[in-house]
Amino acid sequence: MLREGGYAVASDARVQEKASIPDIVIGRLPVYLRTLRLLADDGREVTSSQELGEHLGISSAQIRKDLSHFGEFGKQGTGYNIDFLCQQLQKILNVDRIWPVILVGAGSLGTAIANYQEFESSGFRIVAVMDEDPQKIGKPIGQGLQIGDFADLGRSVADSGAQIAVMAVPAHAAQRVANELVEAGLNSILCYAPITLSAPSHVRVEYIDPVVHFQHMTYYLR
Amino acid sequence: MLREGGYAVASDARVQEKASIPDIVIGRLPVYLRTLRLLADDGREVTSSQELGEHLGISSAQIRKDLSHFGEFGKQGTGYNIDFLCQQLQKILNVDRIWPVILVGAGSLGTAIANYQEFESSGFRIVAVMDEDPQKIGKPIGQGLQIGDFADLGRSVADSGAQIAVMAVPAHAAQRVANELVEAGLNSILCYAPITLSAPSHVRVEYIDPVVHFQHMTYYLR
DNA sequence: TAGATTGTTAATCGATTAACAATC
DNA sequence: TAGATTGTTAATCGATTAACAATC
Repeated sequence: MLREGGYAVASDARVQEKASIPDIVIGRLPVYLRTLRLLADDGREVTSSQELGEHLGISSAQIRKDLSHFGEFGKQGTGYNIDFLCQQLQKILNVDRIWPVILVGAGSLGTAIANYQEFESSGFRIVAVMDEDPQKIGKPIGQGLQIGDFADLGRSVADSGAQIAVMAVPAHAAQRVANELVEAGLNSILCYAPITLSAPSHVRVEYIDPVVHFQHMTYYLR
Repeated sequence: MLREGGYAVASDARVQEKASIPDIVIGRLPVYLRTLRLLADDGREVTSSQELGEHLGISSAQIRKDLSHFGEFGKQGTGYNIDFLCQQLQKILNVDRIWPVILVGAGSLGTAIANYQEFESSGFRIVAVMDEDPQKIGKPIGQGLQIGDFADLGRSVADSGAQIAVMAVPAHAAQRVANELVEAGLNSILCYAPITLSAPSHVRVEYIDPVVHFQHMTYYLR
């Protein structure tokens, strides 16, 4: 299966219970969660599959069906308690905790990612930023971090227990960096480089490439 | 239809001829193109659906089927000429030209986007960067650009003929900014803010949100 | 009670794949 | 010619939707 910015190589070991839930359903849950939290911020307490569907441009049936894979979270006649459903989705997605993330690449994009304040509230914390450039190593970045030497990746992984990496490196370096990440034991990679990586099947790779989105859009333009 | 970073509200007017080609197929073409160009950079001249499929982790049948919507680009027994197929895909995607793009938001992420060198070779040029912050307006950014006042959006659109915008603004400002973009006549928006925008159906919106990818990945983690 | 909305079923719709004749 | 690979068909597989009984 190919996904990009939404495409990613899927397929990996799952626990029995989860084996049958389609990956495409899992992919929508974070969007549901994000929307519910915005509603909660608005002071809303209850919503319905219809309201959610209208917000997201999808059918209410799809939302109910998606949620039904995991349990019964609503009340007939009333809808869903927003806080409760957020909590449930966070549990399902395993973001009822904070995951350490290692960022590779301290260029302009890496710096932007390191500066981004909202990861923490979503379940993620960037615990290390690494680069190969001796000019950059040692410099401060993000919230009280210092750029580390990519050669010390193994130590960073061991110290942090990170399973997830973000790659903000040039395309020509990406496969080599990815190999090192896999070697170091990471199993989840979010790749901003415009290249499809080769990785063992136990490693999940997802991609973010604005060009893919632009080119998708221009198909419909004149 | 919901897509994110791969999800996006689809559905819009298309010319007759294209009406029947699934959007999901269009979404894969940029990835094919990207891969073919990497092969070309490697000095390769010919490839096959099987080789491409192995690179991308998808079936050769899917690649052949996808391409068959647009014509016959290969030779039995030989495969595809890489340069030729690149050219064809560029035509199909309408990136055999340069599209002007307006970037809104000159924060850390906006700056990274403005600095990105590779848009031009993919069919895009950032022609204006706009922000509301008087502290930022007038400052240089990207390749010889100056941050413009978002209030002058209308003029920028008129001057450049841009149809595409990228939003790198905080979530709380995103809907307001999007409204202005639509008002100014833009019809394609790539949104980095973690929020699903409301927009008229003639406006195509796609999203990039790393948190959505992270949370998708953590579902499979322990 | 009347109205609203869930969770679920079955039908529909659409996408992917396997297979193969055509042919380079 | 023999081997390889395309483009296409038909079958399979999977996802979405409409509809509705259950029930708050």
